Amino acid sequence: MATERYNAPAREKHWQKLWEEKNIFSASDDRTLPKCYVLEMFPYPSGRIHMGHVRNYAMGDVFARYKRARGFNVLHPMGWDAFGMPAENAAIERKTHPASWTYSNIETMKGQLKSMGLSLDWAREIATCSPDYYKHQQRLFLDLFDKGLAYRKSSKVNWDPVDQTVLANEQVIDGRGWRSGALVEQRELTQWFFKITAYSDELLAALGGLDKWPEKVRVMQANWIGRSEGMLVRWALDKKTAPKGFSELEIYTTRPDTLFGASFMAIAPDHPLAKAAAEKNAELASFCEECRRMGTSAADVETAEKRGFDTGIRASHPLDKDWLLPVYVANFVLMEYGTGAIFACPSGDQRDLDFARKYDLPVVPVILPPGEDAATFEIGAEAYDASGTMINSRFLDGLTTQAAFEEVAKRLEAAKLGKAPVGQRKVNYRLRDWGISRQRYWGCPIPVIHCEDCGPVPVPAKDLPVRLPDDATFDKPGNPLDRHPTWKHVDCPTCGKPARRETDTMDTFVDSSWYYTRFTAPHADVPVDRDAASYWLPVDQYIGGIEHAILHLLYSRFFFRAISDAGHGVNGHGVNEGPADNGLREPFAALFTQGMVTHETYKSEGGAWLLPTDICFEGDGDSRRAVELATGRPAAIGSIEKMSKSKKNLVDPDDIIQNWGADCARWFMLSDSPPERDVVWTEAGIQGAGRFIQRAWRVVDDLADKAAPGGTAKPDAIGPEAEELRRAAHKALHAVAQSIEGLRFNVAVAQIYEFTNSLSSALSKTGSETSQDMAWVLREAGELFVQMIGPMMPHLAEECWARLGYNSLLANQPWPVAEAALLVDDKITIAVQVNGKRRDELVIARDAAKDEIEAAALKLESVVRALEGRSPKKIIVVPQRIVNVVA
RNA sequence: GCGGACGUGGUGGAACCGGUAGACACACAGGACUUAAAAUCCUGAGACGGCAACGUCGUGUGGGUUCGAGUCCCACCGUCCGCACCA
Repeated sequence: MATERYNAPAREKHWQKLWEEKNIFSASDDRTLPKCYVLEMFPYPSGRIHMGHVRNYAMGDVFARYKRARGFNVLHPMGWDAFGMPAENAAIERKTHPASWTYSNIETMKGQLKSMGLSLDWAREIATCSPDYYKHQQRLFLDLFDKGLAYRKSSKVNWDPVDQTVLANEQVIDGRGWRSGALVEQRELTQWFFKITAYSDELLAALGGLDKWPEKVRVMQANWIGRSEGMLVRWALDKKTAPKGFSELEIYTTRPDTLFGASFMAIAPDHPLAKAAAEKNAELASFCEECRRMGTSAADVETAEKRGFDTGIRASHPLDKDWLLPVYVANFVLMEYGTGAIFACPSGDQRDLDFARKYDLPVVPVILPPGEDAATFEIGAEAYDASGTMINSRFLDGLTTQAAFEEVAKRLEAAKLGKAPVGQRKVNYRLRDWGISRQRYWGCPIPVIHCEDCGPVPVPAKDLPVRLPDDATFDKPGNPLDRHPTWKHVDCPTCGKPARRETDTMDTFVDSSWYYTRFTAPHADVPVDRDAASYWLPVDQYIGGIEHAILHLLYSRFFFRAISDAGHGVNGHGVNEGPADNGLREPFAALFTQGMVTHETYKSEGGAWLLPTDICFEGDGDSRRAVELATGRPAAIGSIEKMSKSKKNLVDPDDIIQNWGADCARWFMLSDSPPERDVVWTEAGIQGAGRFIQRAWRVVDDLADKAAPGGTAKPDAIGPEAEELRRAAHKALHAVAQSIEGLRFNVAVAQIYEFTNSLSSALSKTGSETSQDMAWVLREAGELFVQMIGPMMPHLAEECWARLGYNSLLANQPWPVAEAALLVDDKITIAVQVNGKRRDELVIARDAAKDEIEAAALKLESVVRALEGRSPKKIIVVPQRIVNVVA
């Protein structure tokens, strides 16, 4: 029969309609079934999907479809991270409402996702901007508030002057807002915080159990939490020099062992002692002011000189009260870390050393590096911060650094003189509480009412949700909720007096910190349906971008624990449970971070960025040149970069899907590059994928004519050629399954290519008269082939399945079982080496004995030649692997 | 500065637990089919030498362990990413 080209775009619509009609991708409520929860990070509805989404969702879909075929009850939902700044910016620029902008984007993007043929359960769709969602989030907030896990405090915050809102520490990258890129300013504001620091220890310790998370992400989170073990040490202040009311200075150190190397004290410019001292010292006051003005960006910090100012205050050494040290205000000491005060040991810390050299302060070496002589050892330009033997340290001399730490700790702890302990062991974290107040409209309202008499009062549960007013205005900068004429004016729920609504909304990262839980019962009238969540959670495979390594993933790990402890706990079923057996603690059992989609960049002669669709190419290979279509002038081909609007190196998934089909886009995104690495989008790549689709179709089309009808009994005898094809099919099936399990999609693709080669070469050897055994094997191999491509190219697979004569949907077929006997060969090829160099290979029975292999190897002509008459000293035989003749 | 990852043909990459390096694909070259093109099919190819059989070299560099190293260990070079005045 004449082979027609497979018309992907047309046929894909057909199959998508059928899947939807039969509703086959909805997760079952039957909780006796083995479950698998597959989740890709839900998108922000920015307007249109981009290639990064295609890659992310293609991967998740392969996994979900595969697991479904393997008999799991799969939950594979999709939703929208729908609150956020761009909606408000659009409202300002285009005079639309954030809600209508957002919902219209959702509509568009949902259509695009549907055109990808994803096996999603759309009945569970959620949008975080819907009151149906955020009312539950408000309830969670109130439960956290009740437990003291949400609280208000005044503090210095990161203020983004462009977005006109506060940012969390995690959202400041290199001193700039993560979204706006504006230089962040410091402001003192009263804000709502989540007490993530209450979980520092647990969040850190539990990283060790996340063995299906990338090492990189675990390390990044561990560094972010930043645990250090040290001591709080109290230094008495010299009465004569200290300001009134200050009798001691508490410092934090991780190196109490170096206490005898102390040469000065340093405090942050915002330290209360510094402020007190500055009151009577104008010069000091202006120095502190200067420090505050100094930028906190990476570049500023890098270049900033270590500077200090002697306050005149003297502190007495905790191990020798007659030893007085000067107290400096120093620009490198941070109020936010530890106690905002340090003791400096210049010989053991580079910063302290630089400072000491500058201000001519003593540098006393206290640690002798291994192999150095105490008589000659000196500190030059570099401090020594590693371990060694204690010197110049009185009673510590001769001890190791570790022993000295313990000795000092013991002495300080024992010296509990007076009211307060002088020394105390302390674990310190870099992690700080999560500031969630945002001075924006398009976010989840914080359900609190401020009353002059009663303070912050929770909105009663019956009054939830606190809805955003529809009639806000966006024509002026600042918070539309705050300037709304009526919205914030309410009566106090407790005393009834006129009061004021909280006008801040929650950070949108709160929305995404529990959406995965909501998916398990998206219509429940409580935030978390315990039964549903206990069945479905944890997420078995989470897939998303590395950019969320800290932000979203750390927040989610915290928030899940916090709401669990606030009464929304989930059964752990013995997995990932907390220390006190208090249910599930980790929401994501396995995490996969996929790489970015990149593309060449192009510039016109004038230096403007050009879209790939604005240019055409002349020549190929090394002589390939780009020409700007509009002008006919040559265009410059630039570096390969992440696809972005600013560099215009975008390829629109819609164009690709319409021209090539979703399967083609999916297949290309899955081929070649390992999923965790960046992939370069190329025209050649998409063409290659398109070619393969046609080839696969031709193979199945041809095969369908030659294969035995479905249901034909297996012939008694199968000839060697048919047997070979059978083996290839079952091996490929097994290998593809293994690769998908390991999310090694590029390898699975290669294995499918390889099997396609076997299949088409077997077909080309088969004439019009197909032998009975070959016909039967062709059917089997054809079916397996279609099964293999099913998770990756589901539409084409359905088309092929139908071509093989089936009326059923392939998507409903179970994954076939590979026959174990076909996976191992009777005869295998092993390499033969002489002195470690490969000289030949040997085909021998798989279970051949060692001496049999040895004898066969020694008989090989190439081995005899390589031995050059020498007799073997030793022969290493590893059955099924290798023979190495050592002469 | 600290931490992490990576380095394999012209290109993307494969190689399970230390056992035939370069699977598979892209690009390239030659051939078949065609009036022609496209599409498709076949063939070739790590480098160097050789008509060939074959030989030598070869996984960033230098060393080491081993019968055997892309894989393990040490040092160095390079690229990418994260954090960064954290006491």
